Amino acid sequence: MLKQERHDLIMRQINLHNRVLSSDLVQLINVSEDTIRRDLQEMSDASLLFKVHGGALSKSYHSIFDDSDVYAKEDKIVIAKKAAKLVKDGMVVLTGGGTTILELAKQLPENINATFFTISPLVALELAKYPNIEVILIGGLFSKNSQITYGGHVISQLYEINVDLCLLGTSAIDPKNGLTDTDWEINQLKKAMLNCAKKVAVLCISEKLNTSLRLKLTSLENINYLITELDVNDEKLIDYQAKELKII
Amino acid sequence: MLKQERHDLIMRQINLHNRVLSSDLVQLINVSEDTIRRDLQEMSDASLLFKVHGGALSKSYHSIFDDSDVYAKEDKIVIAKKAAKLVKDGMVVLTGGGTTILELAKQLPENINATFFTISPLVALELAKYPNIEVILIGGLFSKNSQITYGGHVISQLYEINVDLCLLGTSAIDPKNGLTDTDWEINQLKKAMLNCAKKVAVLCISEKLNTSLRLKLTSLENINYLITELDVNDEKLIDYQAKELKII
DNA sequence: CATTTTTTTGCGGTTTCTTGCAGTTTTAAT
DNA sequence: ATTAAAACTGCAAGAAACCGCAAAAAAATG
Repeated sequence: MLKQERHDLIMRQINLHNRVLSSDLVQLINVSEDTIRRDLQEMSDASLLFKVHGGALSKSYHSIFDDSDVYAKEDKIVIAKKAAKLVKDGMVVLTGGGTTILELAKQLPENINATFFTISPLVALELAKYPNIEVILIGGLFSKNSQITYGGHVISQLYEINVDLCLLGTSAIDPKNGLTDTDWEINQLKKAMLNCAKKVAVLCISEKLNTSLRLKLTSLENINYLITELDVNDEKLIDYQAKELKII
Repeated sequence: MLKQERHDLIMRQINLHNRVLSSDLVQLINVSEDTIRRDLQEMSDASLLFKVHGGALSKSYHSIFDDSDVYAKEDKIVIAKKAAKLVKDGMVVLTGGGTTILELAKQLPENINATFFTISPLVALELAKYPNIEVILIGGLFSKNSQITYGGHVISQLYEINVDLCLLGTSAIDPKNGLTDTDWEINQLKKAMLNCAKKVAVLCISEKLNTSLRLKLTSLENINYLITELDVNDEKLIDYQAKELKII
């Protein structure tokens, strides 16, 4: 293999995963560690990537969206990792938007084999980095605020699909009122999403527990998993026991 | 074997495999290493290929990766600014993907009032920053390589819309062959895009002038604007005069 | 047709590039 | 502090590139 080809391959890996391990490259390309190290050194000199101990990082990792100021990022990563375990090989999954879901899209296992429908372009871009995920972006009007597609066109497309699992962020959750929201359009959309999924998982930072908003989306009985950053036995979650609801 | 025959053979190898090793060519053509080296040197000078230690790589293969880290950014900004002037208040516009189009999305006038259909999530995110642009993201399968939606679902949605202007990047353009491409799916998609637009503008860095690929998209007569970073009177553009085509 | 001119090609010698190895130092995590 | 993994350093062998030259081939010329 020519050096340039190696470099291209490495760039592809980096564009795909935002990072590479030297050891993985050694296996993948089947050359010595030294060669990989020198490759990374050269590419780093040409500022094509950031070289770090053990591998390299994408330079453009700081994507379009500066996610450094994402609120409660650490908590969201914990939630995302838990949620990632729900996604099994062969599944068809539907996701909403939001920073928690976006984090989930980054935390999936490298080689997972699945089909993802999503209404969030950002999530689509993130999912596209996995070699074995098929991504279908549901199109329609694009909301400047929530950065998702919405409107009648989206909803009518949702009626045509049928998924194993729907992963949803939430604005507010409460034992009595269930999931609630403020925006009527988005609420309609989420109802349609729930409607086409066999199972529903709600990702929610503990801060949003015991809050309610004006519009009711659905009650707790209709969701199957509630995922927070808290320990499963945390007392804050006691009130959320429900027949079909598994707390993770 | 004549020199030109050797060159043709080398080009065929490169088009076929995207790469070629000097040592293979020596065996294949049965000439000395020096001859091969000199051949590759000449072809590299004529920028028909990329010469690297040990062989040569296809130029197009290489530029795929260059595009990802915004190759020729300055030129693309010039093109984008010219193209931005085509978009008037009240228009309904359809755009493709690619770095040039993305740059265009950044160069529009602040308060422009328009409706944009797009197959590129990245472009959608960029357009969403304008307060008075309505963005409609056309959904479907998401292509990991070109970062756009594609496939039958996208095409059938394109049949249902009708736009004033279609803004398209291009892989290759040539006076005789018109616009050409390598990917059949993407080509079908672009045909559908042309089909639903009253006017078509092609954005193209001069480097891609006089290049052809395997699949024909359309001939020059069917496009209305050709936008490059060159001066309108540049001699490289002389061959592109066509009845309906305005060079910008 | 003969001869001159130009181009092309292969060869020998030299230089540069690439890669893996061995030994040492640095890093990061416990 | 200990320890294992990774990074660095220098080196050497093999491969490829380069340079100048001269033979061979092709083209041009009178």
